[in-house]
Amino acid sequence: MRLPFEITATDPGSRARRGSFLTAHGRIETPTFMTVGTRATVTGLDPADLREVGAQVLLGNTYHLMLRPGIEVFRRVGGIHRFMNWSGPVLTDSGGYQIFSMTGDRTIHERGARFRSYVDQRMHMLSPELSIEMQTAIGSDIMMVLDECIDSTSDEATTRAAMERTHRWALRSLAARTSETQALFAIVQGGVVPALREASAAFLTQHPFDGFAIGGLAVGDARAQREDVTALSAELLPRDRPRYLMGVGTPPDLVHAIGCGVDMFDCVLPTLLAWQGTAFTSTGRVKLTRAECGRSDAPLDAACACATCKQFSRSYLHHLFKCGEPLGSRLLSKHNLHHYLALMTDARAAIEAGGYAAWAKEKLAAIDRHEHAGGGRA
RNA sequence: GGAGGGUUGCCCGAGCGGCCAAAGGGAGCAGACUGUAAAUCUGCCGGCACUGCCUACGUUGGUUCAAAUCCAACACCCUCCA
Repeated sequence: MRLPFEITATDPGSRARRGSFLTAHGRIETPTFMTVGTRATVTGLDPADLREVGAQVLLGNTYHLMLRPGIEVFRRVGGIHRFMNWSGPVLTDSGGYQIFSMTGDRTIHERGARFRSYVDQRMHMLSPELSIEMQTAIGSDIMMVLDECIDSTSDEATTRAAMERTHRWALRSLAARTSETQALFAIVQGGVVPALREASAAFLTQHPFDGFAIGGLAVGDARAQREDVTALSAELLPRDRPRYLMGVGTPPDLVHAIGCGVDMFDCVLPTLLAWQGTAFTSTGRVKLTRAECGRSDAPLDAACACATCKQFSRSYLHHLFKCGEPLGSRLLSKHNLHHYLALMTDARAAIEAGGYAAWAKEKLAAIDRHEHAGGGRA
């Protein structure tokens, strides 16, 4: 179709296909070959339309055009719930953690994070606005603001700068939000410096976020530091909105954080460890790949009610891992998730019964006993 | 019957006179993993009385100061020709 405006690439991508965008004017094809990150001069286009094509202002009338095949897939299928046939809640992360963990060819600017994709080797720019646009298209129930996550051992000046940038990005995320049905959570940063955590919570809670996350933990900090920061941050966040501890953690981490008032968690640990053959049990971690498990006809965890524990022996699980059979990882993942969910169920019951503090104390003591008895960390 | 190629540590596989207890994989043993670049990563991996010695590169013998490496015979395997 005829373009209502002109796009002239100033550095067209050599290996790119012809750009295609969905705009207020329908689908358009760009006249030149462009790839993600191609800078182009756009004339005759209203700023409102620019947002539609996912372009971002660089300087004057030069724009950063984004090809967004992923976003278009979600728009076409009508969101993640329909896509994966899941009616339960879905939370999407912003990509802030990936910026932190994928340290390769990456630079962080005020505008966003510029990084090279390990998938197609192309440079991408992830801004707060683009992250919100993508999460909106995905259709998650809870969206997270793009934040700058840094190592807990960073010096105070670096920690403060990342926190302040996180605040600016949080406001931009709020402004970029278009969905009224999807919640948006802000993320408290500030490393392990109490004064910074206080400043971060004070700043973010002045704005209309639906919930607040505590970010930047379990990234180099010791358990005691993590517990102190969690307690302090949770205390400073409004009780009438969800408090979410991001990326944490181990069972003892969760038991402690719940006591601090934290409502939500997410963590790779149960599935990541399961993937590598480590199970969480009522008597500590068990590494199924160990030779001794190959000689045990006992269930993984006699005290566990999950399907894996009810049906299979440790020696069978050991065998699956030694053979490289993916079923082993699946069975262990289901078990570990069951273990975590059971822990949450017990915690909820203790809270409802009004005896959480006593329950948590006993739980942590039991975990400690198992560690000392050689049962492995919990 | 003739011609050629091969036999290396648990397995595969480099090495082709000294720097070789022998590269690299795999297996085995152990460890790590906290908003998932993760069926990933790290360490150990002949024995011992361990800055050294012993046993090892199909078998036996030989050449050499020195052999997994060169020579001979033997055993087994493979390919091609009859």
